[in-house]
Amino acid sequence: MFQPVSSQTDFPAQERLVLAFWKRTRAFDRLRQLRAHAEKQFSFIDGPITANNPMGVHHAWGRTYKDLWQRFFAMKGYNQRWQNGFDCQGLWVEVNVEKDMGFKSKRDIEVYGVERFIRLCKQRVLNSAAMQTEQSIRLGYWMDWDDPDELRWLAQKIVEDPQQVITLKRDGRTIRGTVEQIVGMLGTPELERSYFTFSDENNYQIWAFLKKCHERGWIYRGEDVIPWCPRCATGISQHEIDTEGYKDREDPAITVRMKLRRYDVSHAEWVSEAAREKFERAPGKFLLAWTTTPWTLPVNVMASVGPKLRYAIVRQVHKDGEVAVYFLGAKTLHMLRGEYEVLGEILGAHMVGWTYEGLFDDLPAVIDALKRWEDLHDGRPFEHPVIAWDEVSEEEGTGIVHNAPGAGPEDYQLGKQHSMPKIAPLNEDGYYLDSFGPLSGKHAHEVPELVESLLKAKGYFYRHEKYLHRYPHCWRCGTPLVYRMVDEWYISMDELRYHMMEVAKQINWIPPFGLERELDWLRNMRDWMISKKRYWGLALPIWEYPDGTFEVIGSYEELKARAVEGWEAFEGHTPHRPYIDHIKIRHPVTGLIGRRVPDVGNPWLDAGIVAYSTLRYRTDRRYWERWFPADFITESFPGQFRNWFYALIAMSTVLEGKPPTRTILGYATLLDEKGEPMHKSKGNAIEFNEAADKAGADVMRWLYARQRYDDNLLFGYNALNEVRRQVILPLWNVYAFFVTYANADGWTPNEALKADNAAWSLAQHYALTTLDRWVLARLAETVNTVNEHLLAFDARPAVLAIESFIEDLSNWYVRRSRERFWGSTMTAEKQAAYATLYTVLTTLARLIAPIVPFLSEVMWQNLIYGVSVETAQDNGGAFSVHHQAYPEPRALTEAERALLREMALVRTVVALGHNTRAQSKVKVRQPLNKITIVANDEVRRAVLAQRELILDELNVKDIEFAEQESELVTYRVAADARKLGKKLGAAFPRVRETLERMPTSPIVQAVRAGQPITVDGVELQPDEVIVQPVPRAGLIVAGEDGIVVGLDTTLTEALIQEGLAREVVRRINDLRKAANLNVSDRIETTYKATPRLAAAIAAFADFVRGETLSLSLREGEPEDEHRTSDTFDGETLTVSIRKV
RNA sequence: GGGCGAUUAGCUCAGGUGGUAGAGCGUCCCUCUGAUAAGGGGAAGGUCUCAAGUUCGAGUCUUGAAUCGCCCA
Repeated sequence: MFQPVSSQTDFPAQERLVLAFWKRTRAFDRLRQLRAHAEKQFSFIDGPITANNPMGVHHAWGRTYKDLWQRFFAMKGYNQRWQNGFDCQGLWVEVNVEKDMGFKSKRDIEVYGVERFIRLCKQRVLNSAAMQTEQSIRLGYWMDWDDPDELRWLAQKIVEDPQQVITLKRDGRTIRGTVEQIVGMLGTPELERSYFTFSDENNYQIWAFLKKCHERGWIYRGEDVIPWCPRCATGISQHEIDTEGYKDREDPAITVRMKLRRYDVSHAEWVSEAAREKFERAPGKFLLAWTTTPWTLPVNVMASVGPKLRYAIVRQVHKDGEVAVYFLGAKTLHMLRGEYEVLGEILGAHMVGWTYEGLFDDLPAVIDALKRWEDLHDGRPFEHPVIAWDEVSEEEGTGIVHNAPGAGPEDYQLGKQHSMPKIAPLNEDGYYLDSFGPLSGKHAHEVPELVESLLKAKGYFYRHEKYLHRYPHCWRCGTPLVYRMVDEWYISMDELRYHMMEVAKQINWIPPFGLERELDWLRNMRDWMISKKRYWGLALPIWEYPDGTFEVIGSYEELKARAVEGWEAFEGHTPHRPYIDHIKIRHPVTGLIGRRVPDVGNPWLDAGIVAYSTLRYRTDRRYWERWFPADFITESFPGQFRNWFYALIAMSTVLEGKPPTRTILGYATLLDEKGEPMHKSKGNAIEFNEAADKAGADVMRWLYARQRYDDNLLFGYNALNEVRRQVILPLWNVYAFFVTYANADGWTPNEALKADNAAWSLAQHYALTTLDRWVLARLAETVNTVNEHLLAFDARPAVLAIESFIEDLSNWYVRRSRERFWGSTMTAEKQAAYATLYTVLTTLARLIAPIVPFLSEVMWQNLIYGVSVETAQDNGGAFSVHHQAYPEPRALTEAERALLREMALVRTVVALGHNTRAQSKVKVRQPLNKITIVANDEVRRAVLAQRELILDELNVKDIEFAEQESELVTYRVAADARKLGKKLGAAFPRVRETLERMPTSPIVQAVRAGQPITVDGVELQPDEVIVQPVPRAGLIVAGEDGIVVGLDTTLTEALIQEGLAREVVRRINDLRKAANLNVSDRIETTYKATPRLAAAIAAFADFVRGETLSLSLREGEPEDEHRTSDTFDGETLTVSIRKV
């Protein structure tokens, strides 16, 4: 017996029962044991999820793929590592801890204490990891998970007292250490389970990588002007800002007038001689320059013009009577305020070399900088020059750009080219340094008014306005960035990028455009900035000496050997700040003492190293060789070309020159149902927990798995509901149908049927019908398709094939087989039906297991062990569906292929038959005499083979074939454009028109006879003409693809009586249902009917009794209980039933 | 500013090598029903973004434009 299955199941609740079953039976551990010694292995490396917040539905998308292929290969018999990863270090964790603590700046962290701050970061990571672990388990993701409670316990301990000694148990082993040490060992061979990128091993492996880079001379300290977050007080790398940094912002834009000192207008073209004289007479001549970053004006050094642009020379008389002449782009005259007169024009190239009065040459910092420049240039006085810059445009501003090489990245490069002084105005919090006069101590974003008033006082101000533009913001805290000149650490890409491109080409990128994207990034990327002036992260293993030289330390052991100071303070701690900062080393030659640079590392180093660190590259090289490279990795595409994929490839290229993985699967972005990004603040975000509770993880997983990789996924409850209704419910209904009838019949599977390969020998043991053989062939076909595509990491076609099979199973096999299951005695045919459907369901359960692990498990436990998942137990060995072997592909026989074709034709005929029924308005319950079919020989053979099925489906008594020339159809003759268009060329339209006007009969006859016909003097071969039957108008017919079906709607008294009898049956069965009778309960039936109806019941009494399981059917006064009365087709019926 | 992609039914999308437009969802109508939170049949709905070109024939090929993505400056 099977456990009864309700068609009204709460799927999310059922999933929780499955989770409990897996937990109490340790089903995942059993799977690992079963595959532990497998020859074949599948190496998946998890891209670490940021352990900072709860998991989102977008994470669940990728995690579905990860679980799907791990389960698939496990069922295929592959051994695996099953290691999840958490990304732990970096600014995002710091920012959230700061938020929790109410910190406003780095100073707050210093005051609070770096050591305690780091503890809070670790705590946050461990707590987030615990939550994400629970959510992943809820998704059905099988991994070697940590116990979430243990993680939370460690989180608690790490803030309480990291030096407390604790013990953890693993498989009977005891691991002992301080809390800090234990946390630093998470994911290593001792503790196993999820890896954490803050582990000692991960950090030291990065050290080894950086050391190797240094040995090749690729690590350098560079000065550059970079985007800088004044709140986080750190540089934001190019990788980060490009991804999601830009937001609209309204800024004050200021136009300044720079007073010319030296100029030469000999190349100018004047409007008139008078204009030229006006120019000469004007007391002040100015360049107009426009900027949206007024805070950079105090460190202005030069101005640039487009050498190919034309500049207007205009004269204005201001309200105070001042007469001034301005130079500005000829297309930017709208920037002027008030009336003006154009005096002439001059080419930008002819302005190069002019000089102007510095805007803030009186500030101490500027005086100092210019003095230093003069000292370096033999005492030559500095003059602010006009230079040429091709990037200058007239689209915004005045066509003249003010340049501050200490405060803008392009300006910095220009300044370098022209050997200009570079003046950096801001400290790391975004405030002006001392020696900036009235500006000192003011924040960059609060000085526009002050700058404006200072400019006014000097006579350099022209106008201001508000300006809306895209401005870079900190991707973590949202603060508008500034540009700051700083020293950062870089890995040079000059040489590495080409090696990386070679490595990237060896990887199978899905979808294929991934490779192009990655190569594009590699071609264009600048050197890799690896430093961040923060606290929580990889301690960069760079020690600097007072003379500016530096060394990179490659390991714990090397550091210990080189340490001359501070080792006691560090020993026993993880390699993080502040302990690591105590260590000093001595230069072997100069004897100078080196200190560690205070910077921490770019977090993508942490994630990029995992193909080495988690595979024990440093500690167990044979293990690494076994599992490297990965067979498969997958993450969302956006961002990863420059982040994880990039870092993985970079580090693997440096360490081994090999690809870290064979296949990279990338997928697009998850959006809401309207196609908009999900944001908590917008209220359109769906929490993972909420979706899992409402829709169920299986439904979510199906939606994810059927998504096209390169399309954005529009995620929402409508989409989920569609999956549930179209896939999950039909499958569940078939399963429920099977269980209900098998139980009613007391049918149970024998051991051979339970065995995996039973499907292929069924025919030898059971009297299979055509329909049975058909559904088994469809199943085999589906198994083949699914295997093929899953092996190629292409989930969608596999999922669609299963959907199509479920549709066929539900709407054809089961629907057409129902009556076989209804029969009251166990016939051989019925045995065959059970055996077939049982085999289909057990095979299907295994086939869909990687996609919907819960549903498949529920079916499996009941179908194999006859238990509900609530009470299911460890039955020894491979007790879970996920322990089974995946259904293997096999070649279909010729007979099977023919059967599939035949059934497809039959279904077309049936669809057409339903169509004629609908047109005729004669409902299907009313039997009719016959249908007439016009079709070719192949269709005729198919129809004859499936004659009974068609009769029953369409409720007709007979099928008749009409001759081709019949009253049902006429013919349409058309030219085959594909063939004749090429052959006839320009003559084709004329021939076609003539052909279609000719009488059809002779042409049809000729084509049938295989004879050529002549049209317009052109001889056409039979295969160049298309003959299509067309239903004759006025008849009830339906046609498609050369098949035409006509319906004979003549009603005889016998047919009418039969139709009435069916109406009676339906009403009695409605009563049975209303009375909550079991499908096998027998009843006694009493009825009263109008005479014509009574005659019909009498004539079809056996039929009525059989269909309603009535032991007796008698005319009389119906009883009060279970009674109904109804009028139909002009007849009235009152009927009652009673359970026997 | 450069590169790539897209633009087809109300919505989401299919449409090798040119031959007279399809699916799912939604809407409406009909129908079946002991799988019933299902099932079946049908209808309406499209100047295939626009323009020019090649061709007997263009959703499909070429060029240009517009709009929208993504990537890079």
